[in-house]
Parts: sequence; structure tokens; C-alpha cells
Amino acid sequence: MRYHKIPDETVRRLPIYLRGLMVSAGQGLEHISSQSLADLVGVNAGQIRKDFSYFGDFGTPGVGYNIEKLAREIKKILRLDAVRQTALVGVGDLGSALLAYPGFRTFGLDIVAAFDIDPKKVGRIVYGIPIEDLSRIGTLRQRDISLAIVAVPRAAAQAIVEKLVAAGVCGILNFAPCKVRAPRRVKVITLDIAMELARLPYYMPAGGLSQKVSGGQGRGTIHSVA
Amino acid sequence: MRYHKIPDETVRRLPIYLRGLMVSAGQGLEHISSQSLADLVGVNAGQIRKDFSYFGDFGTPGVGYNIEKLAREIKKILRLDAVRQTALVGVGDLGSALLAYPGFRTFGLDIVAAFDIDPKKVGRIVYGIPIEDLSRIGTLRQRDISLAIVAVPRAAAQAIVEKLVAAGVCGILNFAPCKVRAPRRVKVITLDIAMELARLPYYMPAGGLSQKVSGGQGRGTIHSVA
DNA sequence: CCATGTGAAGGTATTCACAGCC
DNA sequence: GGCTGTGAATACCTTCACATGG
Repeated sequence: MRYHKIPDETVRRLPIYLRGLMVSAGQGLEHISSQSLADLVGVNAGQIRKDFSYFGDFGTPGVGYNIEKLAREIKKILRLDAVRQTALVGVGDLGSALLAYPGFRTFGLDIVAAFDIDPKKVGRIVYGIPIEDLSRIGTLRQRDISLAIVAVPRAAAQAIVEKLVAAGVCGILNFAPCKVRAPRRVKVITLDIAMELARLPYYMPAGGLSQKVSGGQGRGTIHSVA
Repeated sequence: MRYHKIPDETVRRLPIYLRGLMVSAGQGLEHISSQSLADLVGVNAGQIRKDFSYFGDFGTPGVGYNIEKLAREIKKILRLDAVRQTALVGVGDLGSALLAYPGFRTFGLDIVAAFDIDPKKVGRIVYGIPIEDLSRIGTLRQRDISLAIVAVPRAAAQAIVEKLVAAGVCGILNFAPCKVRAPRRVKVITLDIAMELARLPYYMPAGGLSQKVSGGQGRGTIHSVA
């Protein structure tokens, strides 16, 4: 069930909206206007209405959007309406941090398996998850795990991705700083942390440190950026 | 010295090219064609040439681009030509992983200070960096540190950003899952890890697990994705 | 009166194709 | 022959303004 045709950029923003809606719901609100949501998440109000317009009528003129209903719909579109079991490969510093990170739950994503190549790590239990040997990646298919996070060194990433694909995984979040090849049916998102930091200096003023703001707390020119 | 006008999307891709160029340089190559670079980093060759065209002639028809020269130019544009000292705030699981991560060096970014609110952590040395109390963030200005990474819980993020701004920081990479406000002159990039994972299921085939590929290794339909 | 939903307009980014150069 | 650099054409995304509805 693919919704008529939702632009990629809109899909990218849907999780942002979803997070905003969940925050609002947590405050006991029932409805929210595109303007309030805009203030909350930092996206232009017109953009939000346009985005929502791609999948039917959820708002009531004069009132706003029903938070619960809208959140449920977005989850359905993103296919986050059921809990998705996820595997982690590579339990180094970053991998461990990801195991400890509670944020995935928010979106119904649950890390239920972890793999590493290091015999000293295999068998240990980290944040409740036992670490298995890489050779057991093949068991993912029968365990109904179709999503994976790759947190291994660059040199190992491609081989791991191939193992995962062979095991039936069809969605991969790759933290290794390189492009990995995969069949078209498998969606890979690469998240290169250092690269994000690398484009920060471009946008910074030339002088280096910024001047001290007169007015103490920084009132006045506060703006949302990015 | 701002180059005529480089599109934002091009700026986003520059670090990708830079990484590809550094890999090629490491292999002893001297020149690379837009097509080879395209294969390496997964961006269309025409796109690459168009991107490079925004900042002058670096290629030689029939030969390709001089890797060293081009890499140096991209670094200059991104202002990565000098080592930049960076501060980390929040030495939890993720923060520790970032301290250990060698990838920042690649882009001339060096984490030289770390802060945490937890008295049990303050004073300890993690991966060579002593953890200081939050109250010492104000010293960043005189230490010439203008870049910061925020890895604190959502509830603390806004307050930390304000402290950093007051201390003269003008570029922030925020890992907290929320929008933060900052003066316009301060560039903030928010990287919400869970959110990236959240849009993965949307692109996955409906059935859940993918079918076993006939043909073993997966030859044939291999495509770059992402 | 307030807020949604949406055509139409404007802006930005990508793709194409080829002239020009080594 | 191979590869760059770039205008022109296309596709995509965002903004605007307003008609419509509670």
C-alpha cells in the first residue's frame, strides 16, 4: 500500500514531525496547528501543510490536526506501526553506545541481536544483549530480523553488508565511512558522522571565535538554524 | 573569501568527494576522472563535474583531476585547511564513543576538551582527554575552541547550546534529538541517529524479509543505493 | 475568525548532451 | 579517444496567496 506519491524530501521530514507530535501528545494536547508544530520542530508552517496534504485530510480548519490520529498515520506510512527487530554488527565504542541508546524505541525499533568478530567479546552480554559470533548472521532470516545497523571499520563494511543481504536483511544503517554496494531491493542509508562535522566550518564566520553578544543571555537575535 | 556561490547541496557533497580523493591519494594515484570518482563515492559523474565547475578549473580534459590539488582546494573551501580544535559536551556512551573515534582527524578536527555535569566523571581522563566540569565551558574562548559537539540528553541540550554560544563557539554538531535555537551567526547541525533509522522501513519491500537471491554472491543486480 | 488544503509561481538542483581541449 | 566544462532542458522542491470550511 504505497501512498500516491510522497516526495522524498517529505519522507525525510516525517520522522521530525512524528517526534514533535509525540512530544505534544506527552503534554496532554489533543490538537495542534501547523504553526505550533512549525515552532516546535523548526519547519515552515506552509511546508508542513503541504507535506500533510500528500496523504489525505487530517486537519480541521479552525482547529488544527488531531495529534493522535496524525501520529498514527505517519507511523503507518513510515511502516513504524509494528515493532521492528534490528540487528547490530560491530560492538565497539560506537556499537556499544547504540546498544545503550534508548532513542530507537521511540520509533518502534528494537535492537535484539548483536554480532562481533572479536572472540573476547563474543558471549559477553552488553546492555542486555548477548554478543554472537559473525558466523551466526545467517540465522537472522529465521529470527525474522530484517533491519541492521553496521558499526564496523571501513575495511570490513562491504563484506558485512553482503553477509546481511544474504541473510535476508533489506534495510541497513551504515556508520562506516564509505559507500557500500547492495542489491537495489536493499535500502542502505550511510551516516558518516565525521562528514557532518566537516561541513560545519564552511558556515562559520571567518574570524574563528564569535564576538561576545551584548545583552548577556543572548536575547534578541535568537534564530533557529538547521 | 567566499567562492562565488556554491549551492548548499554541493557543499554537502564536498566532504564525500574529499574522502574519496584521500582514499585515491592513499593508493598512490595522481589523477582521477570524474567517472572513477563517481564509482568510488556513488555520485553521478556529471554531477561531480558540475559541482567542481562552481569553483574553477581543476581538471585536464583527457586526463582527469589532479587529486592532490583538488583535495587541497576542497579543504580550503570547507575551511578544513587548518586543524580545528573541538570541544565535546556530554561524556556518556555516545560521547565516549566520539572521543574514541579516529575519523574526525581525517578532516582536521581534533577533540581537545570534554565536559560533563556528573561529578563522578569530572577529573577522569577518557581516551586521553580530561573531563572538566560544565562550569568551565566559559574558558573555551581563551582556549581558541570555536567548534563543539553536543551529546547530552534532550532536556539539557538547549541550555548547553546557550552556554557554548556565550563562550564564543560558532559551530555546533548536536546529537540531542530536538531542535535547538541559536543566534543566526552560529551554525547548528542536528544529527538525530534514531530518525535516520526511522525512515529506513519506508523504503523496504512490504513483505519484511527479502527473498534469497538466486546466483549466490548477488552478482547482477548490485547497485549503489543511498 | 482561524486554520486547513492547494493551485500557481518561483526557486533550486539534477540530468543531458555536446562543444572544446589534451 | 578520452575527459572536462557548461548551457539548456528537465525534474523537483518550496513559497505564496487565497479560496474553502469549521
